[in-house]
Amino acid sequence: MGEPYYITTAISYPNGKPHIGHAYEAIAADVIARHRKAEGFDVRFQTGTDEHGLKMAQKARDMGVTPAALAAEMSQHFIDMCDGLDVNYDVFMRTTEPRHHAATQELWRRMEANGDLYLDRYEGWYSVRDEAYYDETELVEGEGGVKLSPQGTPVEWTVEESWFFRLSRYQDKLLELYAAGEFIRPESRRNEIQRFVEGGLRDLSVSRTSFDWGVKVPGSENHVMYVWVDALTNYLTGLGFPDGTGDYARYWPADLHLIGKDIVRFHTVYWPAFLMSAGLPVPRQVFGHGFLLNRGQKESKSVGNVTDPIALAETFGVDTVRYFFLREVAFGQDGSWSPEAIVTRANAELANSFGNLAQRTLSMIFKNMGGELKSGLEETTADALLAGAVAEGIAGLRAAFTDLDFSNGLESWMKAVFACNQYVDEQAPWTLRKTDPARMEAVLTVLFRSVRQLALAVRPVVPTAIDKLLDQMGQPAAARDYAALETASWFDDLITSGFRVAQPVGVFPRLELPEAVDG
RNA sequence: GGCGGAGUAGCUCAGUCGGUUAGAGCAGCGGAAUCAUAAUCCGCGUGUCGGGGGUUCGAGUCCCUCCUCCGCUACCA
Repeated sequence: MGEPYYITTAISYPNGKPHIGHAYEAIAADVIARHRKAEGFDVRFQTGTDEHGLKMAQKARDMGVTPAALAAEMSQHFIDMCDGLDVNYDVFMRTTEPRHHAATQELWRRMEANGDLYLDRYEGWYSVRDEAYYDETELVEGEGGVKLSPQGTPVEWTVEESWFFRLSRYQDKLLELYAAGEFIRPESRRNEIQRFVEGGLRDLSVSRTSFDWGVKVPGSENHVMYVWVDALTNYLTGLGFPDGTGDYARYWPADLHLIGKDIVRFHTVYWPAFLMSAGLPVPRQVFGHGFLLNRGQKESKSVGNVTDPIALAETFGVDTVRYFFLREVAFGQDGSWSPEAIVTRANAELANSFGNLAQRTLSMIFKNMGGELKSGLEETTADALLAGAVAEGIAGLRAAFTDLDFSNGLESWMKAVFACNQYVDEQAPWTLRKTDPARMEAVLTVLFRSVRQLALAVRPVVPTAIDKLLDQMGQPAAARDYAALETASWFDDLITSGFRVAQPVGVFPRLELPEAVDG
Protein backbone atom coordinates (compact mmCIF):
# COMPACT_ATOMS: atom_id res chain seq x y z
CA MET A 1 0.00 0.00 0.00
CA GLY A 2 1.29 3.41 -0.93
CA GLU A 3 0.95 6.64 0.96
CA PRO A 4 -2.67 7.58 1.58
CA TYR A 5 -4.10 10.40 -0.52
CA TYR A 6 -7.58 11.70 0.17
CA ILE A 7 -9.25 13.97 -2.39
CA THR A 8 -12.80 15.28 -2.42
CA THR A 9 -14.98 17.35 -4.66
CA ALA A 10 -17.51 19.72 -3.20
CA ILE A 11 -20.82 17.97 -2.72
CA SER A 12 -23.39 19.22 -5.18
CA TYR A 13 -26.70 20.81 -4.29
CA PRO A 14 -29.14 18.70 -6.31
CA ASN A 15 -31.96 21.16 -6.82
CA GLY A 16 -31.32 20.86 -10.54
CA LYS A 17 -29.56 18.53 -12.89
CA PRO A 18 -25.78 18.53 -13.11
CA HIS A 19 -24.34 21.30 -15.23
CA ILE A 20 -21.01 21.64 -16.93
CA GLY A 21 -19.38 23.05 -13.80
CA HIS A 22 -20.19 19.91 -11.85
CA ALA A 23 -18.74 17.84 -14.66
CA TYR A 24 -15.56 19.92 -14.80
CA GLU A 25 -14.89 19.55 -11.10
CA ALA A 26 -15.67 15.83 -11.09
CA ILE A 27 -13.42 15.21 -14.08
CA ALA A 28 -10.56 17.21 -12.64
CA ALA A 29 -10.84 15.37 -9.35
CA ASP A 30 -10.96 12.05 -11.14
CA VAL A 31 -7.84 12.86 -13.11
CA ILE A 32 -6.06 13.87 -9.93
CA ALA A 33 -7.16 10.63 -8.29
CA ARG A 34 -6.06 8.51 -11.24
CA HIS A 35 -2.77 10.36 -11.48
CA ARG A 36 -2.03 9.80 -7.81
CA LYS A 37 -2.95 6.14 -8.13
CA ALA A 38 -0.58 5.84 -11.05
CA GLU A 39 2.09 7.46 -8.92
CA GLY A 40 1.56 4.70 -6.37
CA PHE A 41 -0.58 6.46 -3.79
CA ASP A 42 -3.37 4.73 -1.91
CA VAL A 43 -6.10 7.06 -3.12
CA ARG A 44 -9.46 7.75 -1.56
CA PHE A 45 -11.76 9.83 -3.76
CA GLN A 46 -15.08 11.10 -2.48
CA THR A 47 -17.90 13.08 -4.01
CA GLY A 48 -21.60 13.37 -3.27
CA THR A 49 -24.68 15.52 -2.82
CA ASP A 50 -25.74 18.08 -0.23
CA GLU A 51 -29.44 17.41 0.09
CA HIS A 52 -30.76 19.50 2.95
CA GLY A 53 -31.90 23.08 3.18
CA LEU A 54 -34.78 25.30 2.40
CA LYS A 55 -34.56 25.15 -1.37
CA MET A 56 -34.87 21.40 -1.46
CA ALA A 57 -37.79 21.48 0.96
CA GLN A 58 -39.54 24.13 -1.09
CA LYS A 59 -38.98 22.36 -4.37
CA ALA A 60 -40.29 19.10 -2.94
CA ARG A 61 -43.36 20.87 -1.63
CA ASP A 62 -43.95 22.47 -5.01
CA MET A 63 -43.70 19.08 -6.69
CA GLY A 64 -45.87 17.38 -4.13
CA VAL A 65 -43.24 14.88 -3.07
CA THR A 66 -41.30 14.41 0.15
CA PRO A 67 -37.91 16.06 0.37
CA ALA A 68 -36.36 12.66 0.88
CA ALA A 69 -37.90 11.34 -2.34
CA LEU A 70 -36.79 14.41 -4.27
CA ALA A 71 -33.29 14.13 -2.86
CA ALA A 72 -33.04 10.49 -3.85
CA GLU A 73 -34.20 11.21 -7.37
CA MET A 74 -31.96 14.23 -7.91
CA SER A 75 -28.95 12.64 -6.33
CA GLN A 76 -29.19 9.84 -8.86
CA HIS A 77 -28.58 12.36 -11.66
CA PHE A 78 -25.21 13.15 -10.12
CA ILE A 79 -24.33 9.50 -9.74
CA ASP A 80 -25.28 9.01 -13.39
CA MET A 81 -23.12 11.95 -14.39
CA CYS A 82 -20.09 10.42 -12.69
CA ASP A 83 -20.76 7.09 -14.37
CA GLY A 84 -21.14 8.79 -17.72
CA LEU A 85 -17.86 10.67 -17.42
CA ASP A 86 -15.73 7.80 -16.12
CA VAL A 87 -15.47 9.52 -12.76
CA ASN A 88 -14.33 6.70 -10.58
CA TYR A 89 -15.08 7.77 -7.02
CA ASP A 90 -14.66 5.51 -4.01
CA VAL A 91 -17.46 7.04 -1.96
CA PHE A 92 -20.57 8.92 -2.99
CA MET A 93 -21.76 10.70 0.14
CA ARG A 94 -25.36 11.79 0.59
CA THR A 95 -26.00 14.13 3.48
CA THR A 96 -29.41 12.59 4.14
CA GLU A 97 -27.80 9.34 5.22
CA PRO A 98 -28.28 8.57 8.94
CA ARG A 99 -24.54 8.14 9.45
CA HIS A 100 -24.05 11.68 8.21
CA HIS A 101 -26.55 13.07 10.70
CA ALA A 102 -24.73 11.19 13.43
CA ALA A 103 -21.33 12.47 12.31
CA THR A 104 -22.53 16.06 12.02
CA GLN A 105 -24.15 16.01 15.44
CA GLU A 106 -20.95 14.65 16.94
CA LEU A 107 -18.93 17.45 15.33
CA TRP A 108 -21.48 19.90 16.78
CA ARG A 109 -21.12 18.42 20.27
CA ARG A 110 -17.37 18.77 20.11
CA MET A 111 -17.61 22.39 19.03
CA GLU A 112 -20.09 22.98 21.83
CA ALA A 113 -17.85 21.21 24.35
CA ASN A 114 -15.09 23.59 23.35
CA GLY A 115 -17.33 26.50 24.28
CA ASP A 116 -17.71 27.78 20.74
CA LEU A 117 -21.48 27.55 20.39
CA TYR A 118 -24.00 29.83 22.06
CA LEU A 119 -27.66 30.63 21.66
CA ASP A 120 -28.54 34.15 20.59
CA ARG A 121 -30.77 35.95 18.16
CA TYR A 122 -30.31 36.20 14.44
CA GLU A 123 -31.54 39.40 12.92
CA GLY A 124 -31.99 40.16 9.31
CA TRP A 125 -34.25 40.95 6.40
CA TYR A 126 -36.66 38.06 6.09
CA SER A 127 -39.08 37.28 3.29
CA VAL A 128 -42.04 35.26 4.49
CA ARG A 129 -42.92 34.31 0.95
CA ASP A 130 -39.41 33.05 0.17
CA GLU A 131 -38.84 31.74 3.69
CA ALA A 132 -35.36 33.18 3.46
CA TYR A 133 -33.13 35.80 4.97
CA TYR A 134 -31.41 38.22 2.68
CA ASP A 135 -28.39 40.32 3.19
CA GLU A 136 -28.90 44.04 3.01
CA THR A 137 -26.88 44.16 -0.19
CA GLU A 138 -29.12 41.64 -1.94
CA LEU A 139 -32.22 43.74 -1.49
CA VAL A 140 -33.71 45.74 -4.31
CA GLU A 141 -35.76 48.86 -4.06
CA GLY A 142 -39.42 48.70 -5.01
CA GLU A 143 -41.89 51.48 -5.60
CA GLY A 144 -41.76 54.20 -3.03
CA GLY A 145 -38.42 53.03 -1.67
CA VAL A 146 -39.88 49.85 -0.24
CA LYS A 147 -37.33 47.10 0.33
CA LEU A 148 -37.85 43.92 -1.64
CA SER A 149 -36.05 40.60 -1.91
CA PRO A 150 -34.19 39.74 -5.11
CA GLN A 151 -37.34 37.84 -6.08
CA GLY A 152 -39.37 40.98 -5.58
CA THR A 153 -41.17 39.76 -2.48
CA PRO A 154 -41.63 41.94 0.60
CA VAL A 155 -39.10 41.64 3.39
CA GLU A 156 -39.27 42.64 7.03
CA TRP A 157 -36.65 42.98 9.73
CA THR A 158 -36.98 39.76 11.67
CA VAL A 159 -35.39 38.38 14.78
CA GLU A 160 -35.02 34.61 15.15
CA GLU A 161 -33.39 32.46 17.79
CA SER A 162 -30.18 30.94 16.46
CA TRP A 163 -27.08 29.15 17.57
CA PHE A 164 -23.87 31.00 16.90
CA PHE A 165 -20.34 29.76 16.34
CA ARG A 166 -17.53 31.82 17.81
CA LEU A 167 -15.76 32.30 14.51
CA SER A 168 -14.21 35.49 15.86
CA ARG A 169 -11.97 33.40 18.10
CA TYR A 170 -10.21 31.83 15.15
CA GLN A 171 -8.91 34.81 13.24
CA ASP A 172 -5.31 34.46 14.35
CA LYS A 173 -5.20 30.71 13.99
CA LEU A 174 -6.61 30.92 10.49
CA LEU A 175 -4.08 33.54 9.47
CA GLU A 176 -1.32 31.30 10.77
CA LEU A 177 -2.73 28.45 8.74
CA TYR A 178 -2.70 30.53 5.55
CA ALA A 179 0.80 31.78 6.15
CA ALA A 180 2.23 28.37 6.90
CA GLY A 181 2.01 26.86 3.43
CA GLU A 182 -0.23 26.14 0.51
CA PHE A 183 -3.48 25.69 2.36
CA ILE A 184 -5.33 27.84 -0.16
CA ARG A 185 -4.64 27.68 -3.87
CA PRO A 186 -4.38 29.28 -6.27
CA GLU A 187 -2.51 32.17 -4.72
CA SER A 188 -5.01 34.77 -5.89
CA ARG A 189 -7.70 33.07 -3.81
CA ARG A 190 -5.42 32.90 -0.82
CA ASN A 191 -4.83 36.62 -0.99
CA GLU A 192 -8.53 37.32 -1.12
CA ILE A 193 -9.32 35.11 1.84
CA GLN A 194 -6.41 36.43 3.82
CA ARG A 195 -7.63 39.99 3.39
CA PHE A 196 -11.10 38.93 4.33
CA VAL A 197 -9.95 37.32 7.56
CA GLU A 198 -7.57 40.15 8.37
CA GLY A 199 -10.58 42.42 8.22
CA GLY A 200 -12.06 40.69 11.24
CA LEU A 201 -14.50 37.84 11.65
CA ARG A 202 -18.00 37.99 13.02
CA ASP A 203 -19.57 35.05 14.80
CA LEU A 204 -21.54 32.86 12.47
CA SER A 205 -25.19 31.93 12.74
CA VAL A 206 -25.19 28.13 12.52
CA SER A 207 -28.78 27.06 13.05
CA ARG A 208 -32.25 27.85 11.76
CA THR A 209 -35.72 27.38 13.14
CA SER A 210 -37.65 28.48 10.06
CA PHE A 211 -37.51 25.06 8.37
CA ASP A 212 -36.78 21.53 9.50
CA TRP A 213 -35.21 19.78 6.47
CA GLY A 214 -31.76 19.29 7.89
CA VAL A 215 -29.66 17.87 10.68
CA LYS A 216 -31.22 18.52 14.07
CA VAL A 217 -29.18 20.38 16.65
CA PRO A 218 -28.43 18.06 19.59
CA GLY A 219 -30.52 19.11 22.60
CA SER A 220 -32.23 21.85 20.61
CA GLU A 221 -34.53 19.87 18.39
CA ASN A 222 -36.46 22.81 16.98
CA HIS A 223 -33.23 23.93 15.29
CA VAL A 224 -31.60 22.46 12.20
CA MET A 225 -27.98 23.13 11.45
CA TYR A 226 -26.80 25.80 9.07
CA VAL A 227 -26.15 24.32 5.69
CA TRP A 228 -22.37 24.64 5.78
CA VAL A 229 -21.90 22.84 9.07
CA ASP A 230 -23.92 20.03 7.61
CA ALA A 231 -22.37 20.01 4.16
CA LEU A 232 -18.71 20.34 5.07
CA THR A 233 -18.90 17.51 7.55
CA ASN A 234 -19.49 15.08 4.68
CA TYR A 235 -15.74 14.93 4.21
CA LEU A 236 -15.51 13.30 7.63
CA THR A 237 -18.62 11.16 7.42
CA GLY A 238 -17.35 9.35 4.37
CA LEU A 239 -14.37 8.16 6.40
CA GLY A 240 -16.48 6.74 9.20
CA PHE A 241 -16.21 9.66 11.63
CA PRO A 242 -16.73 9.77 14.59
CA ASP A 243 -15.10 6.36 14.61
CA GLY A 244 -11.49 7.45 14.80
CA THR A 245 -10.05 4.19 13.53
CA GLY A 246 -10.12 2.62 10.09
CA ASP A 247 -10.55 4.94 7.11
CA TYR A 248 -10.64 8.04 9.27
CA ALA A 249 -7.33 7.20 10.86
CA ARG A 250 -5.81 6.41 7.51
CA TYR A 251 -7.10 9.22 5.32
CA TRP A 252 -7.83 12.23 7.52
CA PRO A 253 -6.81 15.00 7.18
CA ALA A 254 -7.74 15.27 3.52
CA ASP A 255 -4.92 16.05 1.12
CA LEU A 256 -7.09 18.10 -1.17
CA HIS A 257 -10.56 19.57 -1.22
CA LEU A 258 -11.21 20.48 -4.84
CA ILE A 259 -13.94 23.13 -5.05
CA GLY A 260 -15.20 25.97 -7.19
CA LYS A 261 -13.89 29.47 -6.63
CA ASP A 262 -17.34 30.55 -5.41
CA ILE A 263 -17.18 28.52 -2.22
CA VAL A 264 -13.57 29.09 -1.24
CA ARG A 265 -14.53 31.05 1.84
CA PHE A 266 -16.64 28.30 3.32
CA HIS A 267 -13.85 25.81 2.87
CA THR A 268 -10.96 27.97 3.98
CA VAL A 269 -12.49 30.01 6.79
CA TYR A 270 -15.48 28.24 8.27
CA TRP A 271 -14.38 24.66 7.74
CA PRO A 272 -10.93 24.85 9.31
CA ALA A 273 -12.41 26.89 12.15
CA PHE A 274 -15.04 24.22 12.81
CA LEU A 275 -12.36 21.55 12.78
CA MET A 276 -10.04 23.48 15.07
CA SER A 277 -12.93 23.99 17.44
CA ALA A 278 -13.70 20.28 17.45
CA GLY A 279 -10.05 19.46 17.99
CA LEU A 280 -9.59 17.80 14.61
CA PRO A 281 -6.78 18.27 12.08
CA VAL A 282 -7.50 20.57 9.16
CA PRO A 283 -7.18 19.53 5.49
CA ARG A 284 -3.83 20.04 3.82
CA GLN A 285 -5.07 22.00 0.84
CA VAL A 286 -8.13 23.61 -0.66
CA PHE A 287 -8.00 24.38 -4.36
CA GLY A 288 -10.59 26.72 -5.87
CA HIS A 289 -10.86 26.05 -9.58
CA GLY A 290 -12.33 28.49 -12.08
CA PHE A 291 -15.50 28.36 -14.10
CA LEU A 292 -16.08 27.01 -17.56
CA LEU A 293 -17.57 29.61 -19.84
CA ASN A 294 -19.62 28.80 -22.91
CA ARG A 295 -18.03 30.90 -25.66
CA GLY A 296 -16.82 33.22 -22.94
CA GLN A 297 -20.24 33.51 -21.36
CA LYS A 298 -21.49 32.03 -18.11
CA GLU A 299 -24.11 29.36 -18.70
CA SER A 300 -27.52 30.24 -17.34
CA LYS A 301 -31.13 29.38 -17.87
CA SER A 302 -32.00 32.96 -18.76
CA VAL A 303 -29.38 33.09 -21.50
CA GLY A 304 -30.52 29.67 -22.61
CA ASN A 305 -27.04 28.22 -23.09
CA VAL A 306 -27.07 25.56 -20.40
CA THR A 307 -25.21 22.47 -21.53
CA ASP A 308 -25.89 18.95 -20.34
CA PRO A 309 -22.47 17.45 -19.68
CA ILE A 310 -23.68 13.96 -20.50
CA ALA A 311 -24.88 15.13 -23.90
CA LEU A 312 -21.53 16.81 -24.42
CA ALA A 313 -19.73 13.57 -23.67
CA GLU A 314 -22.03 11.64 -25.98
CA THR A 315 -21.38 14.09 -28.78
CA PHE A 316 -17.61 14.30 -28.55
CA GLY A 317 -16.65 11.28 -26.48
CA VAL A 318 -15.88 11.09 -22.80
CA ASP A 319 -12.13 10.98 -23.23
CA THR A 320 -12.20 13.93 -25.60
CA VAL A 321 -14.15 16.11 -23.17
CA ARG A 322 -11.90 15.12 -20.29
CA TYR A 323 -8.79 15.90 -22.30
CA PHE A 324 -10.15 19.20 -23.55
CA PHE A 325 -11.11 20.52 -20.13
CA LEU A 326 -7.72 19.81 -18.65
CA ARG A 327 -5.67 20.81 -21.68
CA GLU A 328 -7.48 23.99 -22.67
CA VAL A 329 -8.06 25.58 -19.29
CA ALA A 330 -5.29 26.87 -17.04
CA PHE A 331 -6.31 25.15 -13.84
CA GLY A 332 -7.42 27.70 -11.28
CA GLN A 333 -8.50 30.22 -13.89
CA ASP A 334 -11.74 30.49 -15.78
CA GLY A 335 -11.75 28.84 -19.17
CA SER A 336 -13.79 29.04 -22.30
CA TRP A 337 -15.13 26.22 -24.40
CA SER A 338 -17.07 25.79 -27.61
CA PRO A 339 -17.78 22.87 -29.92
CA GLU A 340 -15.26 24.33 -32.37
CA ALA A 341 -12.58 24.54 -29.73
CA ILE A 342 -13.18 20.95 -28.63
CA VAL A 343 -13.05 19.61 -32.16
CA THR A 344 -9.96 21.63 -33.05
CA ARG A 345 -8.05 20.63 -29.96
CA ALA A 346 -9.06 16.99 -30.08
CA ASN A 347 -8.26 16.62 -33.76
CA ALA A 348 -4.94 18.42 -33.59
CA GLU A 349 -3.59 16.67 -30.53
CA LEU A 350 -5.43 13.44 -29.84
CA ALA A 351 -6.29 12.34 -33.38
CA ASN A 352 -3.63 13.86 -35.66
CA SER A 353 -0.62 13.97 -33.40
CA PHE A 354 -0.86 11.15 -30.89
CA GLY A 355 -3.57 8.88 -32.30
CA ASN A 356 -2.07 8.92 -35.75
CA LEU A 357 1.40 8.33 -34.33
CA ALA A 358 0.17 5.20 -32.60
CA GLN A 359 -1.74 4.10 -35.66
CA ARG A 360 1.10 4.53 -38.14
CA THR A 361 3.53 2.84 -35.77
CA LEU A 362 1.39 -0.21 -35.10
CA SER A 363 0.31 -0.43 -38.70
CA MET A 364 3.88 -0.50 -39.97
CA ILE A 365 4.83 -3.14 -37.43
CA PHE A 366 1.84 -5.19 -38.48
CA LYS A 367 2.54 -4.91 -42.18
CA ASN A 368 6.31 -4.93 -42.30
CA MET A 369 7.31 -7.09 -39.36
CA GLY A 370 4.39 -9.48 -39.34
CA GLY A 371 3.36 -7.83 -36.09
CA GLU A 372 6.38 -9.39 -34.42
CA LEU A 373 8.64 -7.37 -32.14
CA LYS A 374 12.33 -8.06 -31.83
CA SER A 375 14.88 -7.31 -29.17
CA GLY A 376 18.61 -6.72 -29.40
CA LEU A 377 18.43 -4.28 -32.31
CA GLU A 378 21.14 -1.68 -32.64
CA GLU A 379 20.44 1.73 -31.16
CA THR A 380 21.58 4.96 -32.80
CA THR A 381 22.09 8.44 -31.44
CA ALA A 382 18.79 9.51 -32.94
CA ASP A 383 17.05 6.71 -31.07
CA ALA A 384 18.61 7.74 -27.79
CA LEU A 385 17.70 11.37 -28.37
CA LEU A 386 14.10 10.42 -28.97
CA ALA A 387 13.97 8.29 -25.83
CA GLY A 388 15.34 11.26 -23.94
CA ALA A 389 12.73 13.60 -25.38
CA VAL A 390 9.95 11.19 -24.48
CA ALA A 391 11.24 10.74 -20.95
CA GLU A 392 11.49 14.48 -20.56
CA GLY A 393 7.95 15.07 -21.77
CA ILE A 394 6.59 12.46 -19.41
CA ALA A 395 8.56 13.76 -16.46
CA GLY A 396 7.13 17.19 -17.22
CA LEU A 397 3.62 15.82 -17.24
CA ARG A 398 4.06 14.01 -13.95
CA ALA A 399 5.59 16.98 -12.17
CA ALA A 400 2.96 19.38 -13.50
CA PHE A 401 0.10 17.06 -12.59
CA THR A 402 1.38 16.72 -9.07
CA ASP A 403 1.24 20.50 -8.94
CA LEU A 404 -2.30 20.47 -10.45
CA ASP A 405 -0.99 22.29 -13.52
CA PHE A 406 -2.73 20.11 -16.06
CA SER A 407 -2.56 22.31 -19.13
CA ASN A 408 1.20 22.64 -18.90
CA GLY A 409 1.57 18.97 -18.07
CA LEU A 410 -0.25 18.01 -21.23
CA GLU A 411 1.73 20.55 -23.21
CA SER A 412 4.89 18.88 -22.02
CA TRP A 413 3.47 15.54 -23.10
CA MET A 414 2.57 16.96 -26.51
CA LYS A 415 6.16 18.06 -27.04
CA ALA A 416 7.19 14.45 -26.69
CA VAL A 417 4.52 13.42 -29.19
CA PHE A 418 5.82 16.01 -31.66
CA ALA A 419 9.33 14.64 -31.19
CA CYS A 420 8.07 11.17 -32.13
CA ASN A 421 6.43 12.40 -35.32
CA GLN A 422 9.60 14.25 -36.27
CA TYR A 423 11.54 11.09 -35.67
CA VAL A 424 9.26 9.06 -37.92
CA ASP A 425 9.69 11.53 -40.75
CA GLU A 426 13.43 11.82 -40.34
CA GLN A 427 13.97 8.07 -40.13
CA ALA A 428 11.44 7.33 -42.87
CA PRO A 429 10.96 3.64 -42.14
CA TRP A 430 9.01 3.29 -45.39
CA THR A 431 12.26 4.01 -47.24
CA LEU A 432 14.34 1.87 -44.91
CA ARG A 433 12.06 -1.02 -45.74
CA LYS A 434 13.78 -1.18 -49.11
CA THR A 435 17.26 0.04 -48.22
CA ASP A 436 17.93 -1.27 -44.72
CA PRO A 437 15.23 -3.55 -43.32
CA ALA A 438 17.10 -4.16 -40.07
CA ARG A 439 17.23 -0.46 -39.36
CA MET A 440 13.56 -0.17 -40.19
CA GLU A 441 12.81 -2.75 -37.55
CA ALA A 442 14.92 -0.88 -35.04
CA VAL A 443 13.10 2.37 -35.82
CA LEU A 444 9.67 0.80 -35.48
CA THR A 445 10.70 -0.79 -32.23
CA VAL A 446 11.84 2.55 -30.85
CA LEU A 447 8.49 4.00 -31.86
CA PHE A 448 6.58 1.16 -30.26
CA ARG A 449 8.39 1.76 -26.98
CA SER A 450 7.82 5.50 -27.19
CA VAL A 451 4.12 5.16 -27.88
CA ARG A 452 3.78 2.84 -24.92
CA GLN A 453 5.44 5.34 -22.60
CA LEU A 454 3.32 8.19 -23.88
CA ALA A 455 0.16 6.13 -23.52
CA LEU A 456 0.92 5.16 -19.95
CA ALA A 457 1.67 8.76 -19.08
CA VAL A 458 -1.59 10.22 -20.33
CA ARG A 459 -3.83 7.39 -19.16
CA PRO A 460 -5.24 9.26 -16.12
CA VAL A 461 -6.77 11.80 -18.49
CA VAL A 462 -8.13 9.54 -21.24
CA PRO A 463 -8.36 6.13 -19.59
CA THR A 464 -10.78 4.36 -21.91
CA ALA A 465 -9.03 5.15 -25.17
CA ILE A 466 -5.60 4.49 -23.74
CA ASP A 467 -6.67 1.13 -22.40
CA LYS A 468 -7.90 0.20 -25.87
CA LEU A 469 -4.52 1.20 -27.25
CA LEU A 470 -2.54 -0.63 -24.60
CA ASP A 471 -4.66 -3.70 -25.22
CA GLN A 472 -3.55 -3.59 -28.84
CA MET A 473 0.04 -3.28 -27.67
CA GLY A 474 -0.15 -6.37 -25.50
CA GLN A 475 0.33 -4.45 -22.27
CA PRO A 476 -0.97 -6.29 -19.20
CA ALA A 477 -3.98 -4.59 -17.62
CA ALA A 478 -2.33 -4.84 -14.23
CA ALA A 479 0.83 -2.98 -15.30
CA ARG A 480 -0.41 0.38 -16.46
CA ASP A 481 0.60 2.70 -13.67
CA TYR A 482 3.73 4.85 -13.69
CA ALA A 483 5.82 2.09 -12.17
CA ALA A 484 5.42 0.35 -15.53
CA LEU A 485 7.33 3.24 -17.13
CA GLU A 486 10.42 2.14 -15.26
CA THR A 487 10.05 -1.61 -15.64
CA ALA A 488 13.18 -2.72 -17.48
CA SER A 489 11.97 -6.13 -18.51
CA TRP A 490 8.59 -5.31 -20.03
CA PHE A 491 9.74 -5.44 -23.63
CA ASP A 492 11.49 -8.77 -23.36
CA ASP A 493 8.55 -10.13 -21.40
CA LEU A 494 6.25 -9.02 -24.20
CA ILE A 495 8.35 -10.83 -26.81
CA THR A 496 8.57 -13.92 -24.64
CA SER A 497 4.80 -13.94 -24.34
CA GLY A 498 4.59 -14.43 -28.11
CA PHE A 499 2.56 -11.25 -28.56
CA ARG A 500 2.00 -9.99 -32.08
CA VAL A 501 0.63 -6.66 -33.17
CA ALA A 502 -2.62 -7.14 -35.08
CA GLN A 503 -4.19 -4.78 -37.61
CA PRO A 504 -4.53 -1.70 -35.42
CA VAL A 505 -7.76 0.14 -34.74
CA GLY A 506 -7.57 3.87 -34.07
CA VAL A 507 -8.55 4.97 -30.59
CA PHE A 508 -8.72 8.73 -31.14
CA PRO A 509 -10.83 9.22 -34.27
CA ARG A 510 -11.05 12.59 -35.98
CA LEU A 511 -14.15 14.53 -35.02
CA GLU A 512 -16.57 16.39 -37.23
CA LEU A 513 -18.19 19.55 -35.97
CA PRO A 514 -21.77 18.58 -35.14
CA GLU A 515 -24.76 20.60 -36.32
CA ALA A 516 -25.72 21.67 -32.83
CA VAL A 517 -25.05 20.66 -29.28
CA ASP A 518 -27.46 21.28 -26.49
CA GLY A 519 -28.95 19.69 -23.45
C1' G B 1 -14.72 53.29 -1.90
C1' G B 2 -10.73 49.61 -0.41
C1' C B 3 -7.64 45.35 -1.82
C1' G B 4 -6.03 42.18 -5.71
C1' G B 5 -5.57 40.32 -10.78
C1' A B 6 -5.51 41.05 -16.02
C1' G B 7 -4.68 43.97 -20.72
C1' U B 8 1.73 40.65 -25.33
C1' A B 9 1.08 38.05 -33.04
C1' G B 10 -5.85 37.00 -36.36
C1' C B 11 -7.28 33.46 -31.84
C1' U B 12 -5.68 31.17 -26.89
C1' C B 13 -1.79 32.25 -24.02
C1' A B 14 4.13 31.72 -22.10
C1' G B 15 7.48 35.29 -20.87
C1' U B 16 11.70 33.18 -14.34
C1' C B 17 16.31 37.82 -10.35
C1' G B 18 15.12 44.11 -15.88
C1' G B 19 19.92 42.46 -20.40
C1' U B 20 21.66 40.58 -26.75
C1' U B 21 17.18 40.01 -33.14
C1' A B 22 9.78 39.28 -27.64
C1' G B 23 8.17 33.17 -27.77
C1' A B 24 4.55 28.56 -28.16
C1' G B 25 0.12 26.23 -29.95
C1' C B 26 -3.97 27.06 -33.30
C1' A B 27 -5.37 29.54 -37.81
C1' G B 28 -3.00 31.36 -42.60
C1' C B 29 0.81 31.02 -46.74
C1' G B 30 4.74 28.10 -49.29
C1' G B 31 7.39 23.44 -49.73
C1' A B 32 8.66 18.01 -48.74
C1' A B 33 7.05 13.29 -48.02
C1' U B 34 3.35 9.31 -48.73
C1' C B 35 4.04 4.69 -43.39
C1' A B 36 -0.56 6.63 -41.17
C1' U B 37 -6.98 8.65 -38.85
C1' A B 38 -5.99 13.70 -46.28
C1' A B 39 -2.91 12.48 -40.82
C1' U B 40 2.89 13.94 -40.74
C1' C B 41 7.46 16.90 -41.38
C1' C B 42 10.12 21.56 -42.88
C1' G B 43 10.05 26.94 -43.79
C1' C B 44 7.49 31.80 -43.25
C1' G B 45 5.46 36.69 -37.89
C1' U B 46 8.02 44.94 -39.54
C1' G B 47 3.50 42.45 -33.01
C1' U B 48 2.90 50.94 -31.01
C1' C B 49 4.19 44.06 -25.38
C1' G B 50 -3.53 48.96 -23.12
C1' G B 51 -2.13 54.93 -23.31
C1' G B 52 1.26 58.55 -21.20
C1' G B 53 5.39 59.84 -18.06
C1' G B 54 9.72 58.30 -15.13
C1' U B 55 14.16 55.34 -13.11
C1' U B 56 18.26 52.84 -15.77
C1' C B 57 23.84 51.96 -19.95
C1' G B 58 19.36 48.94 -20.97
C1' A B 59 12.11 47.71 -19.31
C1' G B 60 6.95 43.52 -21.69
C1' U B 61 9.73 42.86 -16.96
C1' C B 62 10.66 48.31 -11.73
C1' C B 63 8.02 53.36 -10.18
C1' C B 64 3.91 57.10 -11.11
C1' U B 65 -0.51 58.16 -13.68
C1' C B 66 -4.69 57.31 -16.83
C1' C B 67 -8.08 53.88 -19.60
C1' U B 68 -10.62 49.06 -20.02
C1' C B 69 -12.06 44.28 -18.07
C1' C B 70 -12.46 40.80 -13.97
C1' G B 71 -12.40 38.93 -8.80
C1' C B 72 -12.92 39.66 -3.45
C1' U B 73 -14.76 43.15 -0.03
C1' A B 74 -17.08 47.59 2.18
C1' C B 75 -20.42 51.37 2.44
C1' C B 76 -23.97 54.95 1.00
C1' A B 77 -28.61 55.25 -0.63
